[in-house]
Amino acid sequence: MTIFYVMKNDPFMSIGQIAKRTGSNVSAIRFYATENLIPFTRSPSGHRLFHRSVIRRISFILISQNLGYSLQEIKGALDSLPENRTPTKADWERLSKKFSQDIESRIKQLKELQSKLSGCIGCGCLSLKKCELYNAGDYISKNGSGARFLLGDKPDES
Amino acid sequence: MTIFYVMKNDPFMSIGQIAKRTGSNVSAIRFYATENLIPFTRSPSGHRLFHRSVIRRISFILISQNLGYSLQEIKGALDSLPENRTPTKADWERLSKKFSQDIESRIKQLKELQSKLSGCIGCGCLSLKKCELYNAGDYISKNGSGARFLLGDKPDES
DNA sequence: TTAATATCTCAAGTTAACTTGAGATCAAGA
DNA sequence: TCTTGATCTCAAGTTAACTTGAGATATTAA
Repeated sequence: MTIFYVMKNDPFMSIGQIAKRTGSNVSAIRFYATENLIPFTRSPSGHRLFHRSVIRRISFILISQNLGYSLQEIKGALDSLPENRTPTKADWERLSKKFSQDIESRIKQLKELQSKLSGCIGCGCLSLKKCELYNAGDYISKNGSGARFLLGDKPDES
Repeated sequence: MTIFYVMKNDPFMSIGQIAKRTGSNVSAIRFYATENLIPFTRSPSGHRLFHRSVIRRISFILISQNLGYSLQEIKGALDSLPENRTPTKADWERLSKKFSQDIESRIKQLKELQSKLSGCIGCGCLSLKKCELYNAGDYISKNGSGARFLLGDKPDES
């Protein structure tokens, strides 16, 4: 009588189903689960059971990863979303504040690089000496641990 | 008589100087050099000598890494820039085309995420069922090898 | 019922991008 | 000259984010 956890329309899914729905490997889902990025319970026989809402959680993980966030950062963000109560405004503000600032500065950086690039294409750019991209200046990139000082060289005989 | 490669105003710099100017570790510069991301010659005694233009090359590397490109991709881009002649318009177009498209789609993704986020903060968002970010749909993220299908779940009892 | 899938655990392997360490040589300042 | 401090090579270690493999149990389809 396993109908208790296998009944139709119940919200629990197997690890394989979750994997298929998110386009991930089973091993990756297992990894996220053991790293406490996604909640799960167990069937009587020991198989993992996931609520379908973890699909969205995984989506959030994959999107954020694609934007360059580490699993630790993502876990931090997800942790601020309560599993057992609906999120409050404060929950969301906490989740989004850091992300929002980050996103803004990323967009800014990308736009700068973009305009340097298109300027380059348009200008016919026959010399590195004059190239805007190559000579792009005043950059400080943060990279996890501490700032790096870039493009400190003067544009002359390159 | 080492004046030949140590003379004042000559454009060659030691690995330590390059490291300092780019804010990187000596070991990282050595790594880039052995991976052929930056050109160098040797002093008679075997020490690496870098032209100051590699500072800009390294800047390009660090910026691109910050945007999520791998060293292999970056090497591909840098390889299209000739070391011994000034780049032609075609060189630049090759270099920038892929980057440019990439950047555009990244900006687009970030803007979407951004608007979802700010919508969330503004809306008071007391339920996951109504949350725009949590329910953000129709995403396909590319991740190196193959597409992933995201957020395929319907927003109901999460 | 039986064969094929799917899961499980636990340990070890993988790739990228470096870093660290050992042991040796080189260069620069007092 | 002597002694730090910079470099060198080569091998091995490190972290993140998974993947792979072995050996065992569960579930499903025919």
